[in-house]
Amino acid sequence: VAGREAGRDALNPERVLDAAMVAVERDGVAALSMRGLATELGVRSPTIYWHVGNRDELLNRLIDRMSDELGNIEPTGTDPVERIASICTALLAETRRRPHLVELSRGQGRSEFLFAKAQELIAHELIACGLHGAEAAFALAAILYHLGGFVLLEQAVSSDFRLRGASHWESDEGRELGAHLQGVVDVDAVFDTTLRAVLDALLVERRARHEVAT
Amino acid sequence: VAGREAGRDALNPERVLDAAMVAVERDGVAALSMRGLATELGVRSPTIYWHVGNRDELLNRLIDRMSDELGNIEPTGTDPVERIASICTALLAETRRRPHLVELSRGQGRSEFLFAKAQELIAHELIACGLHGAEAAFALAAILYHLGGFVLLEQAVSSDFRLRGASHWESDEGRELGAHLQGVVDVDAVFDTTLRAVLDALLVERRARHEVAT
DNA sequence: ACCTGAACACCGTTCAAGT
DNA sequence: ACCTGAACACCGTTCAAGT
Repeated sequence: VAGREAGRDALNPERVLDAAMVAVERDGVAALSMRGLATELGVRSPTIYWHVGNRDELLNRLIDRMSDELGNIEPTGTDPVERIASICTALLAETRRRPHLVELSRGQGRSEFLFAKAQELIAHELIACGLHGAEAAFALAAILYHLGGFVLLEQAVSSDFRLRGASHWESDEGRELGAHLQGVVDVDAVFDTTLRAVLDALLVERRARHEVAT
Repeated sequence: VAGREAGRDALNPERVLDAAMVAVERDGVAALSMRGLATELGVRSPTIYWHVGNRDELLNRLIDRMSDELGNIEPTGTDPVERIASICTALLAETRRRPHLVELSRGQGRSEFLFAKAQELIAHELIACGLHGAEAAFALAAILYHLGGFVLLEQAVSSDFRLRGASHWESDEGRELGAHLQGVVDVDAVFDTTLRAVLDALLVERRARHEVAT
């Protein structure tokens, strides 16, 4: 039709999403307003509604777009346990690179969405480990809960999060611990240690039991 | 002064907090408005500001009050590992009982606040385990991250959270796993298993190494 | 098909003014 | 000391009307 080539610089959903993405990355999700977005695009707010529905839809489309741009995760290593660990570490790194995607997903009640890709990859490795059915589902849930919890907590606590010693730890031991807590905790080491512990319990120990049995 | 006994049914910060708490428990944090609160108290909105400052202050006071009402956690068991596990399980139960406290704390950037009590108790047990200084601080961080992550994730994912199998899992194994994922995952079992794994790695294995060395 | 003006029903917050 | 009216500067959203 004639409208197809007319107004090649017309606004479209993609350009709205572009602007929304820039705005969110600059000022955060809470500061994104339909009116502000319209102004930024040189248009009145009803126009935004015409193109992307409403704010809720806009945010959901933003999530879809942002997660499309998520780097593809490539498991490394030969041992399945090693490969699962690498998937988790890679996803943690990805989410750190895109804090607004985490914020958006959470706000829209779509947090589980963040882990869809990792879920597939981990499931594949679990099967390679020889897990089946309910046992594999349980292991998958455990790993995803551990990973997801870490991602959310890291974002939830203030960035200058310090574990603070309680003032009424009276003993010498307490004071010593308090002093160490004032220092920076190596969050990556915490993640690695606890992840290994979970994987060990779910996979390695199971494998050892299996070998003894046969 | 004379004002002290006059107007015994006058509004005060406590009554404002009472009403706010009821409103939050009924409709959630997002639905709490200063104007609505005023109406509920038979007063105009500036009055609310006079008593509690502003919305931010109101929410922070709400957090303080709600966490005052948090049940005291009593570690059970004789083994320190058992006692730490009981602390974590108890705190998880408490947070489940007060989802709005979790929501509020998160929204105000005070999530770490939720775990203050547990932190003290766990630190005490860690010292009883013979941990010191940096090692104790690390273990404490690991346990709190695990616990905190679980609490936040549980609240973040939709309540009817199911791990869904990807549609393109082509193998029989994949389809079998997918079928099991459709079922309900026993979240409590996941929590228990992963918690034990973390505690084992941090405490039990260390203890074993210690015994071998001496 | 695409855009606007104008309106509705909300917000948080301030402040001079009342008693 | 406690409360209100009125206002400011925002929201998300809808809808008839324009081109």
